[in-house]
Amino acid sequence: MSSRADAAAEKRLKILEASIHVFARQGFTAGRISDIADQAGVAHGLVYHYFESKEAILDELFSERWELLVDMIAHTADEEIPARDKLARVAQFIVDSYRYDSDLMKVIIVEVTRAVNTFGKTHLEEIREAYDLIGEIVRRGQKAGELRDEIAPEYAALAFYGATEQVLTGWIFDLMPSEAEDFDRASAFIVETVCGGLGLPAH
Amino acid sequence: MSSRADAAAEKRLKILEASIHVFARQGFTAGRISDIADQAGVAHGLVYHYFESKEAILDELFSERWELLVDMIAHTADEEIPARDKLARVAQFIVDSYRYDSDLMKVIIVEVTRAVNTFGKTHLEEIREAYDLIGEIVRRGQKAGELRDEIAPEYAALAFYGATEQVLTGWIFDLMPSEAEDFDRASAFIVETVCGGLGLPAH
Amino acid sequence: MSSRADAAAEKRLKILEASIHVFARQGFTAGRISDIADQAGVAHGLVYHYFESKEAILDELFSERWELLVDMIAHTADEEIPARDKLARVAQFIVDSYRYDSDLMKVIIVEVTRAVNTFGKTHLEEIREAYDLIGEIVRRGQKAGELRDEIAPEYAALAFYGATEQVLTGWIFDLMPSEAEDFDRASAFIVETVCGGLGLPAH
Amino acid sequence: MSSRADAAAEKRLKILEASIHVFARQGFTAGRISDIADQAGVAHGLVYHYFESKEAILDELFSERWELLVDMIAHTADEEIPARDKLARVAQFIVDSYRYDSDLMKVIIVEVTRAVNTFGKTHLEEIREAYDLIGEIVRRGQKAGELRDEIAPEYAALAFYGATEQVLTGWIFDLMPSEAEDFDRASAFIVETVCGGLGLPAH
DNA sequence: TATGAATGAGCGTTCATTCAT
DNA sequence: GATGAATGAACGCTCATTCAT
Repeated sequence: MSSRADAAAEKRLKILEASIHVFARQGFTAGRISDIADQAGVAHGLVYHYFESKEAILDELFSERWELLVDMIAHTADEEIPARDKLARVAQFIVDSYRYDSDLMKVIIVEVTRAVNTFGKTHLEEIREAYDLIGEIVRRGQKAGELRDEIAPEYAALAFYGATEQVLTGWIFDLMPSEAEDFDRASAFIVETVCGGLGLPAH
Repeated sequence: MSSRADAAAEKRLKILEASIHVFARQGFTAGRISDIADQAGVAHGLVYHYFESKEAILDELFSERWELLVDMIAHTADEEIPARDKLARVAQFIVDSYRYDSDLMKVIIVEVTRAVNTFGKTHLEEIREAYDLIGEIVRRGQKAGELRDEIAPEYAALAFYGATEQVLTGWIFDLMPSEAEDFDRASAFIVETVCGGLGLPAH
Repeated sequence: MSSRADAAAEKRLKILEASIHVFARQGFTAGRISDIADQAGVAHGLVYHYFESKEAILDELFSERWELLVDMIAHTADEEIPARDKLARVAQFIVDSYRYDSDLMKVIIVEVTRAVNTFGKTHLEEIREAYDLIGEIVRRGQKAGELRDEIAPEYAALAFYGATEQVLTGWIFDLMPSEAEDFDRASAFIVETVCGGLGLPAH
Repeated sequence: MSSRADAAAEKRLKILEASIHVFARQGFTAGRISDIADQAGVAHGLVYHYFESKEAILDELFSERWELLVDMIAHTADEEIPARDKLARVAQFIVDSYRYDSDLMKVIIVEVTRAVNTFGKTHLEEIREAYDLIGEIVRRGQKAGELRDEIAPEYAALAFYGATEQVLTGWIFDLMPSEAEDFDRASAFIVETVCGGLGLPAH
């Protein structure tokens, strides 16, 4: 009995997994339900047994993962560590997300986070939440005197997130090397850039 | 004769113009050739008289504009001004591009610069060129002792461009206010963040 | 043992009952097996344990009820009462069928009796039998000198049945009020019209 | 130029014509767009050039023809002839509609007039209009002392229309012979039945 | 140049039916 | 008997592209 339910849940996961790879390789629009079904080794009808529609799959893919990110940021924001370390952890989390699940992060970035006309619209609130939480980290850092308060937290959040996402984009587009060591250094670099700045200390 | 040629060129421009708005509003995939033709006030068959395909339109839209950006960066890189001012000019150019032609920039960012599976692939070299030139600005700034050389120029370019594009994305997604004053301040803010850093000077 | 058989028979009935409502509300084509199963409170696989196919359900629904009608007409035709009274009883039976089981009659009329391309074809003989028996009533009435013999019995049967079914259709389409009193008067009216005629007696 | 437009209009008509035959033979649900296209000798995409959807085709088929009927009844109702003759003309018109365009009338009756769950709902008002106008003929006949006023006009209209439609149904189902002479006699019979009544004059 | 009728590949989705458990 | 996961045929519809005029 349990084996039946397990087998079913397994198929569902296989479909989700297949979707990640199909969407990553072909994009949401070009990725066909039949491709997903083929890759998952099931009949295409089964996809509709587990999901409302093709869109629903991407929605779930995004939301599930994004929630992890948001929770992580929220949790980090509340920790008793310097703001800079908080940002480092967030950057690390995003980098690791890509490092260990690059297809999923590719899908999330390409098909949702940057897709104003389609899924970005749908998940705007979730996206905003992440930005807001990053902004909150900055705000607290400024209040604590750890960060310069010349820069509006909202903008700082955009810059931080934008820089981070762009690094991932560099990997996705294969514009930058993505070896283990690159992943290792990435978050430190991001924080060094965004917190330390490109300019000389004495400005 | 000339007037005929002019009239033809005018129609071509109208189609291009219409494409910008259609792609900005509906996205490349959802934007139909017939929508473009309607908006341009021509029969949809005519679109194929002036353009090879739907893709060709976007290609032209992107390349024409992106070339301006690349030229601008290249030219700026060669000027005899501080690296920080160079970056400020580049940011300003990008911000102004959006300010005065938001639909086109929206299309470029959403449909090309961030679309790995489709147009990003096609225009990868052009995109890379821009990154490289920004990296070059940083490299020279470091050589001249104007910028810290702890940060690899390639990464710095990504961070700078990423932050800038994210600000535009904030406007596109309507996550950030985009009044005249916001445009006015934006590039200064970007440079302040990326060059000055979020952290305190005394790091 | 018996209780098990009873339980099974009960489920079968529940499915049949559910089918009536689903087909009445959504029609045969739009009514899904899963809707029926849901309404019956069983798994949809079970429907196929009791019935060959979706069509088989409708077939049974129709045939069972239609047989009652045919038997009733046959029995009435043999009674020793005036032809007009016979027709009145038939009309009354049909009206009551609708009155007390409107969904089933709706299904029978809409999905079978009037569906030439689908079920009408399948049940043509059963339908014809009813017409023939009504024709027989008329024929005997004419022979007995109770009815005018200017009108061919076959046509008379069509007219009588058509008028009756149309009244039901009026109710089904909600074109006519269907209160208790409307049901009370309906058969009398039908007979009055079809037997008495719309014209003045002195024709 | 005109020939282009003519050719186009011709194709549209061919599609409409093909739809009639396909819907008559297979029914609306089973009749595929590709069947229609095949029968019309065009690509299936062209069907959508001329019609919004499969439903829109049936809608047009019905409404165009039904309007003729409604106009005819309205016009007839206003004539200065006996009510019985008015009804005879209406019956004749319906019979002739079937006689000369049996597939279209079959479609109208089977797929619309009797299809509560689908198109009947959509065209309820148009259907009601016809009933109302027939009722009006009866009402005026009663007022003029030509018809008995024991029978409510609304019911009389239902009975008259029901009897007529049932005769057509008899032909459609091939339950009744449909030779030239049958068509010739049909309307006279219908009126004789509904106006004269089945019963003896001296009732 | 310009039109828009015509084509047809392509895909998401539905749902009756089957069958292992 | 009972469940519901799994299958896959089937079809409506879209839209980029072509081409006769």
